[in-house]
Amino acid sequence: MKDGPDIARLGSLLGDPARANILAALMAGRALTAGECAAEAGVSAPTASGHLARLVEARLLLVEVQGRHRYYRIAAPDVAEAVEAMMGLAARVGLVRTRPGPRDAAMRAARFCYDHLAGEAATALYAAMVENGLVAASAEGVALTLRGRAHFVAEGLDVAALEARPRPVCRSCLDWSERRPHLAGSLGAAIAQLGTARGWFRRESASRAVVFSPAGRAALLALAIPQEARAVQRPAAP
Amino acid sequence: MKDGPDIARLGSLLGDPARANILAALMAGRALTAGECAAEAGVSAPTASGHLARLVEARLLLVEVQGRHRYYRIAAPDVAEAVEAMMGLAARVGLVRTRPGPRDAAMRAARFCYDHLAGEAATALYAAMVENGLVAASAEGVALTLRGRAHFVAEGLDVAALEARPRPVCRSCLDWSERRPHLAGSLGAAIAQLGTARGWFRRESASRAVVFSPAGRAALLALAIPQEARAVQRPAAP
DNA sequence: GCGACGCTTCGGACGCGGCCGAACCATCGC
DNA sequence: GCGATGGTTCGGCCGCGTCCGAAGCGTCGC
Repeated sequence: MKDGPDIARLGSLLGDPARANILAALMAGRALTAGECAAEAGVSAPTASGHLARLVEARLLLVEVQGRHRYYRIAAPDVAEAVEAMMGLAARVGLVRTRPGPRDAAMRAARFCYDHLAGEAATALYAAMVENGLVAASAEGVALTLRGRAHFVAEGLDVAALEARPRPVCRSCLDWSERRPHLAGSLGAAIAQLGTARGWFRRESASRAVVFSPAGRAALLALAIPQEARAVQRPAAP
Repeated sequence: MKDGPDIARLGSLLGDPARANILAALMAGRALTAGECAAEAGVSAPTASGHLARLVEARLLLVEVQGRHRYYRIAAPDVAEAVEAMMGLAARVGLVRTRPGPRDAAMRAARFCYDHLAGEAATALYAAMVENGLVAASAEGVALTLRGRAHFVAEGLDVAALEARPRPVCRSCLDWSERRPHLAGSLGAAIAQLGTARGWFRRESASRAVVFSPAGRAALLALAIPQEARAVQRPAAP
């Protein structure tokens, strides 16, 4: 045989649709009960239980017992990273599931992707941010512009704190439902936090779906409008 | 079902030992004939042929016909990245093959991992950089210290340019042969470029292996020694 | 040309692994 | 305590996918 890590064992672990569904559901970062995992994966409870046990044994997942519930979650960031890498690759080479229909309309509209926003609202926000010169997308990746930096500082974000962390401030993340990029990185996470704190939206309990408040969606999208332009637009609005 | 990329298809593609062996063999960057792939994978020619066809159809591999030979190679860098991510994860969670012997000594000593250095020399460099306070490793990740920043500027690296790019400057990347981290990120790439430009080492043609010049290895490792300490050490050397 | 070689396609056998129903165990509410 | 609920273990069924031998197709050497 060969030296090196047993990529095949890991691959076959991720290669089962039921397990992949479970992993994808847990990618949102929150813990799910065994029953919820079974529902996500579309298999019976016993089947899901077996899969979960294998994933835990492989140290990809962690269990936390709470009363008669068992909460499963991704064991470590590098697990999420590897799954994310595979998702990106799968999307690029065109390995997309056959029925990409809107299983859950709310999920397609807006959801959490790990710690930042995804879905239609998020891709629209990203496009508007690029359009308005707040972030610059290049072949290298995506970066905050000087204009964008000043804008988000004025919006109350501690951009300097974000820049001090090793995590990239801006990253584009391919949206699976939209097939267009949305904003990830620490800025993406900060925006998700900001919107939650200001009551624009909240996370649907035990799900990744995002529920907007009446004015929340507009408030979020307005984040992509620079102050000077907004001063002009505001009086124009009804 | 769900929306999103078909991570399960991709996973099951990588989840077969024969295919994983082929991928791992091709990770070295050079193209292999179908027969060589079969030998690497330890299966018969017909079996390997089937696997190769599936990998090509999934766009993970490319074929190049040359006379009566067929050369297969990794289709794109992101395929290698995903495989590398899986190798790192598999190594961390302890999924290692039974016989981890050094199949290719040169590859274990030093190689390119995407655009930065990996292998024994790279992990030693990383350890020394942490030891000497040039980079700081924390739970959050790894970051360049003020001291390290000044050091690399003095070494001739345009650190400000690296910081301006969206890509993280420092990232730790788990080395699959060493099981210890080495430096990735734009700084890791810049160091690899620097060493190549200064003739410390060069990339083995059509492979990921690194060939050091006579004094190259020492010169590379000296990069982790801060200037003030080096002034003391130099006269002490023979 | 003809054989040798490299590779692929075809057909059939085998085995691993996923799946569920039923039974079993643990915890919660009352 | 007692049912109800959530989760896991067991047993058996079934199907997909891997594997190889044999045969077919193309290319190279002489």
